Amino acid sequence: MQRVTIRDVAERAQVSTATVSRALSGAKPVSPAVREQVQRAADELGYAGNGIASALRRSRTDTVGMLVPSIANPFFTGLVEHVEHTLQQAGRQLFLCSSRSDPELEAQRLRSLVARQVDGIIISPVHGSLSTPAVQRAARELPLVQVDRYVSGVDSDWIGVDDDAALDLVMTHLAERGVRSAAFVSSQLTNSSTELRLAGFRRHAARLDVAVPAGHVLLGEYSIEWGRQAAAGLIAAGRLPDAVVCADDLIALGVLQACAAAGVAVPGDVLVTGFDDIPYSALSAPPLTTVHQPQAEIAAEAVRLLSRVLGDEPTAHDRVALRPSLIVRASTGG
Amino acid sequence: MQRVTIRDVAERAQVSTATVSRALSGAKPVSPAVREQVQRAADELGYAGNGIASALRRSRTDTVGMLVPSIANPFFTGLVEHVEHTLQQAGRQLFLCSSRSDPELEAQRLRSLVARQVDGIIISPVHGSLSTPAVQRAARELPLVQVDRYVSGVDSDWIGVDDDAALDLVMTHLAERGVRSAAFVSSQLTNSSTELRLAGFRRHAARLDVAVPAGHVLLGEYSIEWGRQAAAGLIAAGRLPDAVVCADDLIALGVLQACAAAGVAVPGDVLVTGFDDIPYSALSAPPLTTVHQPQAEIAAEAVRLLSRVLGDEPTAHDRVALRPSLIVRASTGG
DNA sequence: GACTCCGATGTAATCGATTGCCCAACCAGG
DNA sequence: CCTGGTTGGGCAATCGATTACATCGGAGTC
Repeated sequence: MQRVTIRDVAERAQVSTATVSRALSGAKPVSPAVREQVQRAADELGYAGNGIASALRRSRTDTVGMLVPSIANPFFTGLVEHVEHTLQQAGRQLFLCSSRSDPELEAQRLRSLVARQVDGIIISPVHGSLSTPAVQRAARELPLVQVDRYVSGVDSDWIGVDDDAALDLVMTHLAERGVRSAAFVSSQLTNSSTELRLAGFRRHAARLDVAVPAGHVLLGEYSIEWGRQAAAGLIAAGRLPDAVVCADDLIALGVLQACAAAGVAVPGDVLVTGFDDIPYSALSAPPLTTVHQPQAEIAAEAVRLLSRVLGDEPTAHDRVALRPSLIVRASTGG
Repeated sequence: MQRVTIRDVAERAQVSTATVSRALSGAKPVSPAVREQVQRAADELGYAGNGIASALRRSRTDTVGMLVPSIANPFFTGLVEHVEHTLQQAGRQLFLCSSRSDPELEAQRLRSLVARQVDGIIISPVHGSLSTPAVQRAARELPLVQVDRYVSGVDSDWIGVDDDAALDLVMTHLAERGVRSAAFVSSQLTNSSTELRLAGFRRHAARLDVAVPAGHVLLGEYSIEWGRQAAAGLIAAGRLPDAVVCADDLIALGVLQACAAAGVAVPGDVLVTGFDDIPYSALSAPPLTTVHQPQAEIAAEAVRLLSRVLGDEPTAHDRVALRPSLIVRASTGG
């Protein structure tokens, strides 16, 4: 099955390949008669064009690469959906990759995106420091925007929420509910979100006079399973604080599950909060109080920042921190 | 910022571009000394290669395209994760696209994948008939495997679960629990899964003497929101059957939420079942009885079928229906 | 010692579309 | 009828890597 090339179309339409190219792309004026003729020939042959050849010549692909730590996490898929939607309106495509929380895989994917000549990259880096070299190298080759998480020491735009402000909202809310002690469950301190959220947790806990007992900062990974284990550990040790603050909703869902399994009442015995406001956080038992991330805005801003760089103008790089909001549900007493 | 080409490397290593290509790809033997030299030159220059040019010449990209109706649905993201993992082990990459349940967008994405010269396509088509032309055209151009859903009239492999067997499991289980009437909530009858599941529902309901009152087959879309609306409708009309059978877990989660909101007890007043066994189905209140789909196997088989076609051998096309299993949880009485 | 054969390397064609450059035709104004 | 300007369209170079074919030197064989 020989693929149809522009040459075949040209032959059938009795014109040169140059004319075919111009007629189909509309880059330069072509007489209506010829355009019609070319169009017909292309249709009859089922000409699809060769994006690879075109990309090589034009050295652009109209494609943006996006690299996220996990596509099993609804927060990221939500972000991806919005980014894709936004790009589509600009006539661009999205090339999505997952680094599966592995810096090495991430580096490989980045190289691959660069080799594939995507026009730009939107990335949420896996690791605060291990990801740096690969991200830096990629950023030197082409426009790159970081979302949600970021690595230090790379000169690029970033867009996400203000983690400190988010933890302020959470802790203030908990303090108002009478919380005097709290635990924090998160992933290993391997990325900016985790660090900033923990820092915010500590800072605002101290400010509001909420105790953080030793051993009450538990670091694992962003997953339901880890939340379950962490909470099970606290419960088994009989050291449950007034509240468990989680660095994302998956962890919080795991915590809720562990509580249910152990007969610990939420919010009766302990309050629980999440972070991200994924769709499932409203469906848990009890529904989860969480920090809402404005995904649509993050996505739109990421694309905007990227296009700004694409349209050259080497402006100074921005760090945009959006204001988060708190969604209060039953897990903190409604 | 001029990108480094193979020519630059060749010049610096004092060899021809042919030798550089061979040294780096290892396609043909190169003396160790020269290989070393080339490698060093490449490293020093930070040579990354141009995948586009390479793809054009070799007319293969080592990339497989995957097109799913939605990346917000955990069932599909689970599938994608497994496919990506499997491909990665074979040294291939995944190019993921979402058709957002829109046949037109789907056709566009398919064209784009073909133009990008992916080596093969794994697709779960949006619509049973509207998707046909585009899928057919793509299947003529390159290897294509359908997963989960399929369109009629296209000559290609398919891999998924046996929907009839699944509904057999569900309905038999419900009948054993004493269910005498049931409703079915699904998406519009626009794809094979929906059709087969509904058909299975009716068939096994009849067989087991479970009544399906008029107006108790509700068709909307695969989303939490639709499940909520559908259930709210049934409740408001005071026509709640013994059980509500849902065509996927998202719908079922919505149904559970509507029941909770209306004070309808599950499984006390009504039993609810889902389909897919997404991670969140275990976390709902109550946890959901659902049909487990063997995602890893589906993914592995899809990749296997695709590679079979890639390695030419134009065998007859397969339709592989895996056996589903039932996960019984509290929503049907534990 | 002459002849093969083979491995390593270079030369140049090639993949398919785009585009700079140039030419021919046509138009309007003088 | 001539000239300057405009426009449609062809020729061929080009993007960067791969690879068929040619070449060359040296090892092995009788």
